[in-house]
Amino acid sequence: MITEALPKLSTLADTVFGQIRTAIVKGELAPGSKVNEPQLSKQYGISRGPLREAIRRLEGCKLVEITPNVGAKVVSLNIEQAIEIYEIRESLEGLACRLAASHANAHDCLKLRELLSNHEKQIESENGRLYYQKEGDLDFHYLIVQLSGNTRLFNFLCGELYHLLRLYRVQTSSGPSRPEQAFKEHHQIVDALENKDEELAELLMKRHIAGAKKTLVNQLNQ
Amino acid sequence: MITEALPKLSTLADTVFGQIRTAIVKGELAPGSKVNEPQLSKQYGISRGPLREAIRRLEGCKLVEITPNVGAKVVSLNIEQAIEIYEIRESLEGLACRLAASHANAHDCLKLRELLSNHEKQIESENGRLYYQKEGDLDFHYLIVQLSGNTRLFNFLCGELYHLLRLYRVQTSSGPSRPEQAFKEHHQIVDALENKDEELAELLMKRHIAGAKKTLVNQLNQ
DNA sequence: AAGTCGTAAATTGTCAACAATTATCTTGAT
DNA sequence: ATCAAGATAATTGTTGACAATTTACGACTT
Repeated sequence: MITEALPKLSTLADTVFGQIRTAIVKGELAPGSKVNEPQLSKQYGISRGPLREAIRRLEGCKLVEITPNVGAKVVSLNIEQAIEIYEIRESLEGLACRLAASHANAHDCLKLRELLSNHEKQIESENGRLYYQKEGDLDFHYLIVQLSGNTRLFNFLCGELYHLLRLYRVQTSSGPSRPEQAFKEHHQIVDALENKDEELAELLMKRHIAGAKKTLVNQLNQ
Repeated sequence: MITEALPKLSTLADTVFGQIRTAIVKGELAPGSKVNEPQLSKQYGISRGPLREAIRRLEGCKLVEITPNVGAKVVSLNIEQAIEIYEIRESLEGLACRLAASHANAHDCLKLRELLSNHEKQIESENGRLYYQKEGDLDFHYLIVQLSGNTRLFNFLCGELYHLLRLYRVQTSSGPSRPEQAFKEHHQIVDALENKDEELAELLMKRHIAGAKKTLVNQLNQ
């Protein structure tokens, strides 16, 4: 029997990119904190070359901001920036939901219902409440965007914008504000998808996200 | 008199990033062509370190695609991908135009009118026709997005999506298909901005972009 | 005590060399 | 002649060292 050496699937810069990104959205690297190259290169056991490439990828995801000759720091979103993100999200997820309505079949809708019922079960159990409430919400939206069939839209929302939202949630330690209302709206959206009602699907999704945005705006004006 | 050494404004990686990006959207680096590190590092007189960082930034803008152990190549958009981009653009510029309608003042609208009249003059002169027709169109949209006041939206559209559109135009050597119609629609949009009619502004902009998208879709189905 | 200047330390930017992988070319067999 | 396998070249990935810049620290002055 021959034992093959497994081929290296990806590069150091890419793996470390993923690790640091996780650390950021989990809050292990605090928002606003400095990204110290010598420290991180020691921590992950790599040299500064690939590390700097990873940091440049993080910059592309808008998760760090680089100042020449000063270095990178983890982004810290203020409420105005969060509102900007929600404006974009409302627009694009409305689009995604409309496209999803035109493509989704019965099987896709079934998967969405299962997802929602799983989340409801997990919310009923006390301990896992906060965690699943947060991540579950994004799971639903994640799947809708996937059903849109627009790959670039998917990459932007799921590879960039959602990570920023996670970061903001960690920063303000705030979950979705109205979980029971959100579930009702999620089911309404799936109803629209089942009926292939593109206009209604878009409208409901936009209104759904506008609700969360409104909470932020009120927070700002108070 | 003291002659000060001017402080270095930016890093090598950043300047070369901009140079290569320009080369790509101008078509000097052909879509689909390989990005050769030794060659480019010689050409720009820098070492491969900062060059690789620049390439990673280009990856973030979606202008190159990197395959581990193989390298980067300039993206080549097929028509399906172009349609995906136009779907996103329609949605986001609709948003931008609505926001612009709620913020724009008389002075902003005047600037838009001046921009449009300049473009009309330049189109009347035969020789500069194609160039200004192309870039002028984006100039108008650029300014609208700026007036939206949403910085993140601006960065995404003007720092990423528009560059991809330029690339696609170079690739297919196609300008906007209906210049005279486009000008009429541009003026209609400014009318809506002057009246602070958010809904109409959004609708007109979306319809304006949907027109260009339709041309692509027809091209695909033919 | 507060502020400033100058020095030292730390960090970022850049480079060139080496290792690992991939692509190309040559050689040989069918 | 075509294809395969191996050797060779080219390219990518990674590292450590050096240069340039920024930050931190401490002595000195007011």
